[in-house]
Amino acid sequence: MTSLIQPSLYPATGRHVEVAIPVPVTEIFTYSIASEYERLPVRGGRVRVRFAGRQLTGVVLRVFDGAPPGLDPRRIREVEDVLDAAPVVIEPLLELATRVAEAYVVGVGEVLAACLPAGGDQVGGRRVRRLAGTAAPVAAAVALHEGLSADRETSAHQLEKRFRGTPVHANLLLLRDAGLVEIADESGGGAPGARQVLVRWAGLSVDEAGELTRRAPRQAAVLQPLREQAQEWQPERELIARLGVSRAIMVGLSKKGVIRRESDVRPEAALPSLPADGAGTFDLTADQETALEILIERLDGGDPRPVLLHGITGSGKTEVYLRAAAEAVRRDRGVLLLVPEIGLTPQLERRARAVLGKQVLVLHSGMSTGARARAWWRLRSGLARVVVGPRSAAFSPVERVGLVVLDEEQDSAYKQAERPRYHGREVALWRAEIEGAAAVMGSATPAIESFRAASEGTWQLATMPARVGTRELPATELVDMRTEWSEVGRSLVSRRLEDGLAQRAERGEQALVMLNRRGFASAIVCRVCGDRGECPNCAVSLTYHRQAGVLMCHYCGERQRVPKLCAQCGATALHDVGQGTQRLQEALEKRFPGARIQRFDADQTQRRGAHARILASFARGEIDILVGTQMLAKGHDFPSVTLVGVVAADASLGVPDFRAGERTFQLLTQVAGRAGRGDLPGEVILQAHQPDHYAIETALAHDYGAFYDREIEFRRRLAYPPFSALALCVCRGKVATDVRRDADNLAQALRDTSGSTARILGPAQPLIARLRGKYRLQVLIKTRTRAELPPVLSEALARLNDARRMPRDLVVDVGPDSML
DNA sequence: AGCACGCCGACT
DNA sequence: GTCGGCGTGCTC
Repeated sequence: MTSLIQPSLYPATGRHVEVAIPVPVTEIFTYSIASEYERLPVRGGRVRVRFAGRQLTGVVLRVFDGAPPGLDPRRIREVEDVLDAAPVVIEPLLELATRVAEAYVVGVGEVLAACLPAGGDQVGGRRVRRLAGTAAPVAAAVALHEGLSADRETSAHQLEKRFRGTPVHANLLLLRDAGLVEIADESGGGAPGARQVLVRWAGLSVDEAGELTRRAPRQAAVLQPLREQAQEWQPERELIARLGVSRAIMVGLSKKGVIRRESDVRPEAALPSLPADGAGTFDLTADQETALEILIERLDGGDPRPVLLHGITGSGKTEVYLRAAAEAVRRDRGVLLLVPEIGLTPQLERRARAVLGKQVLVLHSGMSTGARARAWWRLRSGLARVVVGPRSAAFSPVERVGLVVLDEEQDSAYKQAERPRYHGREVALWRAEIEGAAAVMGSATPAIESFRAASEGTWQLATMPARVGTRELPATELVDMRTEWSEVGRSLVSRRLEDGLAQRAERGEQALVMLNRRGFASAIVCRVCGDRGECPNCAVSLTYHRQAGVLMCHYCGERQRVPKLCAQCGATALHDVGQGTQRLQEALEKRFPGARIQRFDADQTQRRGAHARILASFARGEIDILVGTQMLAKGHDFPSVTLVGVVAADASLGVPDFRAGERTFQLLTQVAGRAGRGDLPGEVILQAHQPDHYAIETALAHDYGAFYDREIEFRRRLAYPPFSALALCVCRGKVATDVRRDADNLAQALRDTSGSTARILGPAQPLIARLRGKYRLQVLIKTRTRAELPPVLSEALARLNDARRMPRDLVVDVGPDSML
């Protein structure tokens, strides 16, 4: 398909734009503008361009006149359509995207994709109406103008279909400039709302209508209810549903002029009713007051450093965020409230709405395209200025942001697992810096990096060491499974934990038991030859799932029937080793026959809504013991849980990763925080074989400070973050020798270019040497500071590219969450 | 990323 | 004889 805009007659002079395109390349591409449209494009606006044989929507970074330097003019293509004559991406976000792209060694266009309204490639929501006037300003726009109706709005999407291959949007913009059309446009006036079609009796006499529909019984059936309320506009959808007719009937009637159809903005859906939790009205504790004062001072231009709000679970951090947000709004500034996961947005939204009202909006990828686009444009046009969302909400189109909050800042869900692999915390801090906004990082167990920044004075520290009200932290107890086993033999649940559970059963209280591994057993082993059932695609053993009766790979999803004979030697002496949540559930069911025990892990919550269903059932008291993986630990508030048991508290310490200790401490602290949130005191029982590790000891003592002191020494000794910055490169491929060659080339290029700024480690085999059928080798880059990483990487990659030795399948992860 | 161009196996 | 497998290179 060819562009209607002919190849440019003035390739080397004319007007040009530099466009960031959403493809994984770091270059920016230059396009020319046809003379009719030369005034249209702006920095931050979208254009449609042809790129490598397909049409893509990119963002204009620069508009300039004259010849582009160092580029063969004949290679320059023309922009195919100009979508916006005003910036859609606001200046701070252009700056942020550029910074993120550089820092993570990805293309600006890849990052800017997160700054655009939903749909990415779609304009969405633009409605056009023809105004009085005849002459179109340029020939190209005449056909479009004539195709428009003066009575009715036409959607831009329709026009694109009808005038396929022409610059529809550019022409619309020209027509608008000439006063010939009205665009109910995102960037112009109000944000588009959800729309519905309304229909009404057109006011014909009964006879006239009867004549028109005599031969159309279905149409006649629709007329009756419409005539009864001739003055009322009725939603077409409801009518269709009620009368069981198709939309074609309605369209037919309106064509005959019997009814009128009009598209209209649907009234705002009622906001969810607010719980009377009094958010925004309590008296604050002294600690909360102090924290809030720091933030207010910051809002008024004081100390520009980010604030680490270190408050134990239940200390009332959210209340502080919301009060600060209210202050920001009062100062006419926008607010970004970030949470680690989409699932955590509803509860924060509710509380934020209670304090800040309608200007609070949620924005995340779990919403439908329409809902997301609507929210996006409401923000862009300033109708709402407070956003609740996950890491991507750091790119929200809010102007004059005054406050950026990152709740649970230690959570690794802030790290994006796909390109661009940015860390929400880092991006949030940059956004705040660019906007001159206050940044608040809140946590009960701050990331080591964050606490270090606060204790070094790079950040400010606000501490809230006490729970609001009278609730105490739960009592904790440790069971050394080595002695337990020597006394009663191998068991999954210790006598102490059993007693605790029995006690809860008697008192009618609830309990959580965590075992951070799903399935029944971690492997099936042959007693004769020692063979472990391995995944054919990955270098891991298959997990035994007794309920489904299969062996499963937790990495690639491979499923196999449980074999009767050893695949290796044919022996029948297969047995299962290791434990998972299924086995734990079974053991508890055997021990407590009357108890209602429910499992809560990825296997149980796969189906839509299952997650919420189990939690709701637990909250209603229909479950006595909830058994599950770390999913249990995440931010749920169960007032009648008085006991939390952890079956293998040290399991996560066995992972060969420098963050293993930190992760263990955080997980234990979090799950322990689930106990005793109501009126009754809570108790936590940790079982471990390696109970004297500091991560466990300090979690047991609720002592973050002690944990930090030990952990920071470990990091210092081994020069791990925050004493260094890391980037992890993984070469992948189906042929082991190719991967080896790629990784060697990569390591060599890195060593050649980095000199003494970086230490290059590897290539080395990762913990899982083969994954989803691909071999893997990794190269680790260690520099003194964060800022040194990107240049080292981009230089080495450029060199590989020039030498045509660029690995085909390479993942570059700057600031990896895990080194596995 | 995704498309085009290019070189080797099982099919009308 | 060719349809098409996916390896390689490139995208203004």
